[in-house]
Amino acid sequence: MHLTPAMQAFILHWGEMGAKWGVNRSIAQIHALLHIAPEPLDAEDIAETLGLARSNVSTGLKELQGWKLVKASRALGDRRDTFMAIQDMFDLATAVVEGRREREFAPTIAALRAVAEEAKADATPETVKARMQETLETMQMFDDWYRDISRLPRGVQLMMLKLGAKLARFIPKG
Amino acid sequence: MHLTPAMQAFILHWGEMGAKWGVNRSIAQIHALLHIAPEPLDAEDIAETLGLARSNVSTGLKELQGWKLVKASRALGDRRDTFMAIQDMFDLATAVVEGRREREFAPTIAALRAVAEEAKADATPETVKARMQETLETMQMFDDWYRDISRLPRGVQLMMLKLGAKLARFIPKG
DNA sequence: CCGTCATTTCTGCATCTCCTGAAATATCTG
DNA sequence: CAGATATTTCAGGAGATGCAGAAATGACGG
Repeated sequence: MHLTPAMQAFILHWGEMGAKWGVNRSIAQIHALLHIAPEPLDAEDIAETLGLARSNVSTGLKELQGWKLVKASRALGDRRDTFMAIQDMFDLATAVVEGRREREFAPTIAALRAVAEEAKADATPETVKARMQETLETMQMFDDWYRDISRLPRGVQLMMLKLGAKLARFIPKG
Repeated sequence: MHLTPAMQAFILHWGEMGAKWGVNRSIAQIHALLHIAPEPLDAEDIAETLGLARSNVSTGLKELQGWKLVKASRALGDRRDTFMAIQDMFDLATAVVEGRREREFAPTIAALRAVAEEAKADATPETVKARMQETLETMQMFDDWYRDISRLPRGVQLMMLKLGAKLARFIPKG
C-alpha cells in the first residue's frame, strides 16, 4: 500500500505515542496503518509498507487481535487473511481501556490486596499498613467507577462526555 | 529503612505495574517506597533499602519531582535533602494523569493536527483524510472532557466518582 | 579559600527487548 | 497425498535501555 507523506507521519506519531505508553513501537505502527487504511490489508502488504519482517507482522497482528483492536477475516476462496482495525474511535478507546484494566490494573489491585493481607501478619508498622489500605481502597474506587460507567449504553456515555463539567450542575448536593 | 516482607512485596508489585505502563521499574520502586514510608527519606537511605546505586536514585528522584509525585525538602541546618511522596491518593492520581496528558497526550494531538493539515496538501486519499480527522476529533473530545472535569473542586469530583453509573439518572434527556 | 559532604553527570558495561531470516507447521488444491 | 501458499515459531544478533561506579560539580562551614 502506498503511503503519502502525511500517512507516514501519522503512523510515525502513533508509534511514538504507543512507545511512551508501553506498547511496542512496531505493533503500534501496524495498528496505525490499519487504523487509517480504507480497506483491509494482508500481512504481506503490511510488512512491505512498513518495512518490517513478515514474521514480526504476524506476531504483531496476533497481539493486536488479543487486544481486540484488530480483526482478521478471509475472503471467500482466498488463502490469506486480511486484517482490519476497529473503525469507531469510541470502540477503540473502550477496547484499549478495557484491555489495560483487565490485564494490568485489576491484577495489580488483586496483588496489592494480598499484600495488604500479608502485612497484617508480619511486622509491618501500623502507619504503613494504613497507607497500603488507603492505596487499595482508592484504586478500587476508580475500578468500580470504570466498571459502572462501562456498563452504560454508548449513547449515555457520549452524553456524559459531551456534557463534561456541566454534569456537576445536576449532581445532588451533600 | 527496614522493609518487612509485605513492604517488599508492595514495592515489587508497584514496580511491575510501572514497568507495564512505560515507567522505569527502579523509578517506580523508589516511588513505592516513598509512598508507604511514614516519614521522609534521604537519597542514601533509599539507595540502601532498594539496593540501587546512589546515582540512579538521584536521577530517579529528579524525574519523580518532574512528575510532581515527590517533593524534596531540607531540614534546617541539614545538608542533605529528604524526600516525600504525595500523600493523598487522589492527588497522586491527578498528578499522574495530568503529567501524562501534558507530556504525551496533548503533544500527540498537536502532532496529529499538523499531520491532518499536511494531508490536505498532499495526495492523501479522501477516506484516509476523513479517518484522520475523526481520530483527531475524538481524541480532542476526551481531552476537553478531562480538562473540564479537572477544573471542578475535589469534592465534586469525588461525588461524581462515587455516584458512578447513577449519574446517568441526572442526565437531561435528548 | 580549603575541606567535607551531598548531588549530579558521564562512561562503559550488562541486560533486556525487539527484529530478522530460516526452519517448521498449517492450510488448502488438484 | 504431493505441491503450493500462508502462517507461526524460534534462534541469533543488533540496538536500546538501565545500571553501577568514577569523576565532576555544587553547597556549606570554618
